[in-house]
Amino acid sequence: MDNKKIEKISRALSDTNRIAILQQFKKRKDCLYCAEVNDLLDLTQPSVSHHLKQLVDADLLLPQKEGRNLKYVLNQEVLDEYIASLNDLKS
Amino acid sequence: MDNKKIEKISRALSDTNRIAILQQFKKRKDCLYCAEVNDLLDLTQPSVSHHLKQLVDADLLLPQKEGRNLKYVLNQEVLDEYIASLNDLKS
DNA sequence: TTTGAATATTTAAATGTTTCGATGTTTCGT
DNA sequence: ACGAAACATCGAAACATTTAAATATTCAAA
Repeated sequence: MDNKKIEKISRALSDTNRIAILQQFKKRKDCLYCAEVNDLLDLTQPSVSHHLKQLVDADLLLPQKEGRNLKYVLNQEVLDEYIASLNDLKS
Repeated sequence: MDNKKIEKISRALSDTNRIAILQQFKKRKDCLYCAEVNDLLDLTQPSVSHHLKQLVDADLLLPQKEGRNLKYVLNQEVLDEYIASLNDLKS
């Protein structure tokens, strides 16, 4: 994983709202609906949409349309690659 | 590690200059001098000082004064805690 | 003890991020 | 087809970050 990608993922993770979103994947089943995120965060719908976009743009979340609903899945592979890059910093 | 701490470390990692600093620890011995970082990055001294401060404030780097020089050591424990928090996101 | 080298701080400009209200788009029910 | 629900986008305000020039601090060495 190159440094630009590490930067992008780190930036996506640098907000407690987005961290809270990612943590919901453990509590619920393995997918999360957009509407559930709106309930979770104390923010307006456009703000939530913005945060989800950051996570999707960083490839941490994979969006799947289901009619007019939107379902997200955690991209474990990218998360693992990111973690591997961090582990690689250690000597 | 609480979410505020994860946010802070993520933000410290969300810049390619700071990522490059951390990567130098593998290439050199296990410590890095401030002056070496000035040579490494194509930035003015105050900018480098700013980036090093971000890493120190996030506890990723431990500063040690040596006369008028400043030596940094990578804080592997905090890095490990951060990685553990990320691993914890996985289901 | 003065000088100079190494690092930090301050200030300010440019740019990026977060948030919300308003509005737009898509798609499901009726 | 129409209205409403779910989500996205736009525009703007508030705030944070990045960077450099100027200046300050700290400390070793002469």
